[in-house]
Amino acid sequence: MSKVRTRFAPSPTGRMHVGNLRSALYEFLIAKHAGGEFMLRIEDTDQERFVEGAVDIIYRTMEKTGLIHDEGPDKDGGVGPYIQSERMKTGIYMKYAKELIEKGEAYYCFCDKERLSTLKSEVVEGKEITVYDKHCLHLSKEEIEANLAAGKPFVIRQNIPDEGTTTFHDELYGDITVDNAELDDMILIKSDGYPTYNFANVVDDHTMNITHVVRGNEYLSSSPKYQRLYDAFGWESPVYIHLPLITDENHKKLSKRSGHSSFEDLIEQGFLTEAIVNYIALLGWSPEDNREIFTLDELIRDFDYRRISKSPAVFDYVKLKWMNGEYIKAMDFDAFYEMALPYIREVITKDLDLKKIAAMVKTRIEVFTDIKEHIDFFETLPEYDVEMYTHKKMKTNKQTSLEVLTEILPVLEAQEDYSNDALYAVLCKYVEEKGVKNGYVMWPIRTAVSGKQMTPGGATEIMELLGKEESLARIRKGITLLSK
RNA sequence: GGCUCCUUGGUCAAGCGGUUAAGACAUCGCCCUUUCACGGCGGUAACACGGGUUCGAUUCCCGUAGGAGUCACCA
Repeated sequence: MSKVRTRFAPSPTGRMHVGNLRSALYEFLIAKHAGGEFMLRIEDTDQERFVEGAVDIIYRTMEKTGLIHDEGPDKDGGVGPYIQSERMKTGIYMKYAKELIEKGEAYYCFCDKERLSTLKSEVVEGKEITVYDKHCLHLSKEEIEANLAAGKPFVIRQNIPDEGTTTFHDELYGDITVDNAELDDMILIKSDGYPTYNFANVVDDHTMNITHVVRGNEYLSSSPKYQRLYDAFGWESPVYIHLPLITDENHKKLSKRSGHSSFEDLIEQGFLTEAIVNYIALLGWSPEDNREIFTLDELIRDFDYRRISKSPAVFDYVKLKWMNGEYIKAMDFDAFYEMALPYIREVITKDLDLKKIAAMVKTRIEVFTDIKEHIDFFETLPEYDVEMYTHKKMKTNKQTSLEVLTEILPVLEAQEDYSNDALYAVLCKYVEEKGVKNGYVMWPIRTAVSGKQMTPGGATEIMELLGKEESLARIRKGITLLSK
């Protein structure tokens, strides 16, 4: 058996959709698990949709996620060009299209938009559905020659018989058979001379020796047409693996509207690359054991494509966040600090110990963008409601808080050492003398010093960071508020 | 609407004829605690429905229902 070769064939139309990224990941994993090769091909046959810079996004994302291709536009493996617009210049698509015409499997079509619009059509769910009537199939050789000679625009269509059925085999879904009458005579070559995706894809996969065609489920229903193309050429069919769809919470195909449909969206929202890759690997695939945290290498080792599921999977943002939190907790502190720093600096301009702040926040966040809301009070004491001093479990209320703060203020004024340990010792001593619970004292202090219901770190940790002067100022403010 | 695919808790999912139907996220409760979080322990919660096949169906077959995808000179 020949070496497994898969390919990722994105269109440069913008950001990297997570569905595409998962396809790339699975294509990569299938190849690498088998010791095969993974190729990158750029499908830019639609000049209208081409987005400047989109090719760079593809390269960048592939590199960042570790999906390193063995061959591609930047790594010649001998079957290039790897960009379809460049491939077109070699005349390859027209050559093969003409071969099909010779065989009667395709034909020239000169119908213009006007004629096409007169065809019988039906509107279903806002979409207009027309079936081509094979009008140009019946053109005589002379008519075709004349039209061509006159420079009349044309497309080349696949000729699919009205009778019979077509069957193709998918590794996951098994044999799928459809009536040929259901298949439209799709366009192979557009009037601008570019091939359509449908045609270029088949020609390229074959001429670039792709053994496993791995792609999204949305291609399942057009696969019979591709199969007919392979058959018409007399080419051996590749192994087909159609991947289950990734949907939003409404079970619809994940779209831009969801706000987190692309890799770049997720990065902006504070997710780690490794967590994203790990999570999407598990959307539609599961390992033999119960493990959920995987490095890319571990995925390569364990990825058995026969365990890919057939039903669509909902993209669960909440679970992704959980997984990202796991990755953050497991991160080396220095690496974490480096990544967290920009987010910390966004809110903290004062001269505070940012490392300590980072450490406080590390086990409390799921995404980096969470940092801000955890630490903003360090910068400025927020306006807060005095009702916050009342806490049932701590057995505190405004009255007891005022008392505690008033009593503790001189102690804290006299205190020189504002380290966490020293402050904690001092407060504990007070707690003991007073014969109350820890929280009875800690709660009002923490509240005064933070102005928040919840904070990373306790009262003394916050005071250590804030320093004596600021801590005392905030406690005095608390006393003033409580005295009103 | 035609065609195709799919159907285990709210979500991801294990299961591949006989199980008390795993696990994870979420949710709820308890413990820990200098608040919250982390961590620990525990709880609630599922085989869409109807027929077969079989000694026995979540598992195999056929229907029904529901959902999704697709039906472009887009990929």
